[in-house]
Amino acid sequence: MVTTKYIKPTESELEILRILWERNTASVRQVHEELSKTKEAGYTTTLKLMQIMHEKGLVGRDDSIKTHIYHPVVSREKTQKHLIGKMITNLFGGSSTELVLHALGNHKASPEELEEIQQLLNNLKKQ
Amino acid sequence: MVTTKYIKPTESELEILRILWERNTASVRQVHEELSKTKEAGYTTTLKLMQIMHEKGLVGRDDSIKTHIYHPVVSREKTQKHLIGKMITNLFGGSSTELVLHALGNHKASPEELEEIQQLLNNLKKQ
DNA sequence: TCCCTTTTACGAATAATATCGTATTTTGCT
DNA sequence: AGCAAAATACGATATTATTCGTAAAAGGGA
Repeated sequence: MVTTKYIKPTESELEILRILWERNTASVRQVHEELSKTKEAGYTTTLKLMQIMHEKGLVGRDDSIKTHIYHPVVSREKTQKHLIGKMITNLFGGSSTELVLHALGNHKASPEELEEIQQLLNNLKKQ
Repeated sequence: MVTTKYIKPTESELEILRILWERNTASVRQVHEELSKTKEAGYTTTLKLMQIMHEKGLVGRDDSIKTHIYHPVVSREKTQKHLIGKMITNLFGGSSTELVLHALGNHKASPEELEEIQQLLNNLKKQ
């Protein structure tokens, strides 16, 4: 059995992963374009970052063509889980409820979303 | 008007803040002791970190006595807000609801906590 | 084929974090 | 006062992350 160690993406890597998770695949140029909307950085910087991420195994790529096409390898799910865990521990003294209350309190959710949360809540209550 | 720039604590600094938020005040020794439970590091490393945090203004200290007593300056609230924001953007594609669902799904909450969330949910629904 | 554009490769500089060794200071105790 | 223990100060090094310049490679037309 091969157990792969969890690799924690850095801040910058997370920004790139966000884009790849959204699009599934993207070239360096596309990622860079998207990134430029919120961040200042040269093209080769983005390129280098993505190459490093490739080495680390955070992303895969199809390099059979000139313009390499990248895709995420680590799942958003797993990454979320790890980061939420850390956040709950360090920031919310171990209480996931606190996190929920904060997330709900500080950001607006639509009626549909509230309903969705209600559903989950009902399920949890039943047990 | 004096606007103080938000200083983002590093990972290690956050671990120390966690302890200070919990205890309100603590000496380097106490923080180090607590930290050692989950982490490997020399005493002077912890000391240095806390000194840097002091320079940055993340913590304050009473150094009128031999053993300096530190306390948090940045509020847990504000730090939570910033970090949650980033998390929602990068990890949950902007949806706070997703974060809530994940936090609720992956960690168990007591009936009391569920009730607390229900209360908040009711309030939000009313509007 | 020959250029022009786009892209990748890669090394190196810089910056940010974390770690630790050693010297100095402080204070309590005998 | 003199010593030992505990704490701080601080510089140096190590480690990790970020940024970028430059060169080489790959295509795509004219």
